[in-house]
Amino acid sequence: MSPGAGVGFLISQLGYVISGRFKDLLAPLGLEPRQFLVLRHVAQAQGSSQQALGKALRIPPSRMVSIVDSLERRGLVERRANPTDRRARALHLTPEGRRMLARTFKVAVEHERAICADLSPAEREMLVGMLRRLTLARQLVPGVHPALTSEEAAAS
Amino acid sequence: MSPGAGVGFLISQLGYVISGRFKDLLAPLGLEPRQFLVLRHVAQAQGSSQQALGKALRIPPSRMVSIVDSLERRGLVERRANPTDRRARALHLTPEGRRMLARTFKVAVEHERAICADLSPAEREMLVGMLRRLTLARQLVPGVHPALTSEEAAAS
DNA sequence: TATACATCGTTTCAGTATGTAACTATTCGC
DNA sequence: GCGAATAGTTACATACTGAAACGATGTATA
Repeated sequence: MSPGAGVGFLISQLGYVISGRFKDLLAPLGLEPRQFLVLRHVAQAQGSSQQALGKALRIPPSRMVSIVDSLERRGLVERRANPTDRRARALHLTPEGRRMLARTFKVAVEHERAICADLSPAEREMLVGMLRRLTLARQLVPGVHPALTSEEAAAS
Repeated sequence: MSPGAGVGFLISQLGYVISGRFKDLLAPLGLEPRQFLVLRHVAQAQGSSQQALGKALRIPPSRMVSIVDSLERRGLVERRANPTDRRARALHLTPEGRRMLARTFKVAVEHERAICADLSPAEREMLVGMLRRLTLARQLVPGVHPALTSEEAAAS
């Protein structure tokens, strides 16, 4: 079989373009994909420490610092004091952060719509089903894009 | 819709892992993905100059130098003199390069087999068909993985 | 033919992104 | 209390990348 025709190559090639396109869609909001990833997880687990978040997302502590820095500078996230541990910072979404997250979801929905524009709803569902079977077989963490996280810790 | 459930995210996530896996499969052969890309295209267009190849693959000239350097050092590719233009180098596959390419194709086939292990042949065909119909798929250069090439020149 | 300009391959360089290893402040186990 | 472990931060060393400069060669033009 000619390379470029297989499922593997197609998915890999498409994935690169799709994530690049999402990055472009996020750019007008002043958000990078990694910032979006962290913002979303802060919303899901308010009050988490930076390293707890970093562990879940496989982002090393030193990188988390600058990501949270940028989110805080933009007023989307707050570093509050943790009442029980003065070393840790409790991360919280600000109202502005919540609004931003809502905007990103709209972007994501539009992105998805554009990608699947040529597919019927039934086809789309079938596609999702097959892709999901492929992901399950590969032990991926749902909702966490490995390109934005660290290579290591895969052995854990 | 929750992020992580969409076609876009699934493909992007899968694509990253799949290309990473291919890189790992290539590693025992002492070949990196970009070297493989160039090697394959040298085979398809023997005698090309470096920049002609670079233009097709969207790899800037300065990068092409080190890629061809490494391929030549390993004895897979030759820089011959171009009889009609002494500036250009005519790239040719060596017999060893040809053997290497055959080995990489075996790797690619095995990779594809592993990916589609859970899919019936009919499903696999349907999957390929749908992937090809995704809107973003239309802008892709067949057989050229954009992650290995330059960002620019997209406007051309 | 002489001259200006374009092209090929190469080298140099500066910007960016990354993880590791120190470092301080704090907490926990004993 | 005292040593070890942990949270966040900073400093640093490394790798990757493309733009730009460069010499050699080719092409067009007068």
